Amino acid sequence: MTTRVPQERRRRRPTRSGVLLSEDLIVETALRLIGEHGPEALSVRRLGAALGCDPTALYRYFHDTDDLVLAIADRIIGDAMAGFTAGDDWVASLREMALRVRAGYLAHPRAAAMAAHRVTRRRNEIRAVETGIGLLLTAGFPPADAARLYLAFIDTVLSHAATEAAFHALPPQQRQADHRSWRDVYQDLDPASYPSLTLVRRELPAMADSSFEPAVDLLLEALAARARALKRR
Amino acid sequence: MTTRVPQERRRRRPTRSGVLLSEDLIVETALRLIGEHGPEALSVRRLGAALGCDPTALYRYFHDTDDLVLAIADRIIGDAMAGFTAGDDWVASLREMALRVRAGYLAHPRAAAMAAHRVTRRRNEIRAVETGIGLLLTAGFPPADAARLYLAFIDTVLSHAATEAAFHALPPQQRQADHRSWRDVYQDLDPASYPSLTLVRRELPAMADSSFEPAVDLLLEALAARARALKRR
DNA sequence: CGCCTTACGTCAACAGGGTTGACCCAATGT
DNA sequence: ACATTGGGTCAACCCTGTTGACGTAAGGCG
Repeated sequence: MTTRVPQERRRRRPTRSGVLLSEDLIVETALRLIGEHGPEALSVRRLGAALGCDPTALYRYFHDTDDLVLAIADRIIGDAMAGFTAGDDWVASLREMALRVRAGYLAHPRAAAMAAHRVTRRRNEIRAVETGIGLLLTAGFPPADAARLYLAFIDTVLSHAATEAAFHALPPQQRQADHRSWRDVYQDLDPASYPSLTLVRRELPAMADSSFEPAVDLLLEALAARARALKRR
Repeated sequence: MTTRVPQERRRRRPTRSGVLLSEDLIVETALRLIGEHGPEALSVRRLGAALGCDPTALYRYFHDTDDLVLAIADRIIGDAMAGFTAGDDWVASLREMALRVRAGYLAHPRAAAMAAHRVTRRRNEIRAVETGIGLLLTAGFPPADAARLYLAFIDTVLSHAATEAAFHALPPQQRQADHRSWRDVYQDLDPASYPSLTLVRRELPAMADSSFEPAVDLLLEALAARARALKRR
């Protein structure tokens, strides 16, 4: 039966190949595996092989693979937010949070692509939510607004980061083809049918660039405007 | 060997149960299957059973399941944008585009979650880009801004929709666990360590709600503000 | 110091997944 | 009417996650 992981693990038995298993070691090995051989390389059996233990030993540490994926996600969040402290400027702080999360995802693109849209319920995520909502509260938003607006903000950041990560996780061949298509496909369109595209034709190659920062900045602009409106009243 | 599907399919042999297979029929059946029996009901074997044919017959029409998924995605995009025309109000029009894309994704979450991070440079997408950039041009943005801002807008919409779809594509068990966690895990936290979360405690169950519309509205607010700033100059 | 409990690593097995190659029938163009 | 071949079928392969039984050795305790 799957057992809930206790706070302290006592009985440590070396595996057949002499390795001492631990939650951390498993997560790290999983990240390495995904990073080296792609997201589809993460399977219970392969992870067991990489760890030098029987695949089913993992079920002593995680209820199922979903539990493991959540642990991986939380590790990424933790690494990204390590050492971050909110400053006086709430807009700048939220911006840095966004950039950190994005950097964390891009550091493990393939792992992020598979874990990005989950609620981990774990320590690092909870701390990040605490920090983010705290920033919106200092901005003057009432609790209900702070919660809802933080959700809108962080979901946008996470979604964008996940999309970017997924793109970076593509094989280079496909990624380059994606880049080229903005140049090629949109090159010779009928001006009568596509007047607007023809007008901005010269700007289209820039569409291959990331829209992460422009989108975050737009969001922060809107939040700042709403905060100002609150204070005027 | 898997063969590329030709433009016209000639030899039509009725299946053992008398059904005449076709690319369209397979795509439609797949969508129906997902809609009726949940996202995880889409498998080659189940699809074969639903069609009344041998599962491997599908490989005469699609190279692999990925190919099938892309065909499904193309259908979703077409359905979502069918009949849409931009109106006079550019903000309202962009908003409707966003809601349509999202509705299309949510109608077929599993398929959307699988194909969301891919780019299909096909006619429907090109027309959507034409429409969107056209709207920003009528808003008064110069071409370079229109292109960049449209990218920020549509990437946010697509990323959000993909995230929502991915969530809906989760097995019900995990989905419910994600929902519950906002109530359970975040409810009894140490007030000293998590003061902000404690303050907004009563609002947290709402975090399970979608942030799609709040996020889109924030973006549109920022865009409208920038457009106004342009006109003042 | 040595017993007892039990955590946990191991093993075998099952159900379900995608995909392939061989087989063969019948729909089609000539 | 015949030869061609598209395409439906079948058996098989290897992958996957997960479970239950089993036994060994680690650690607490007398």
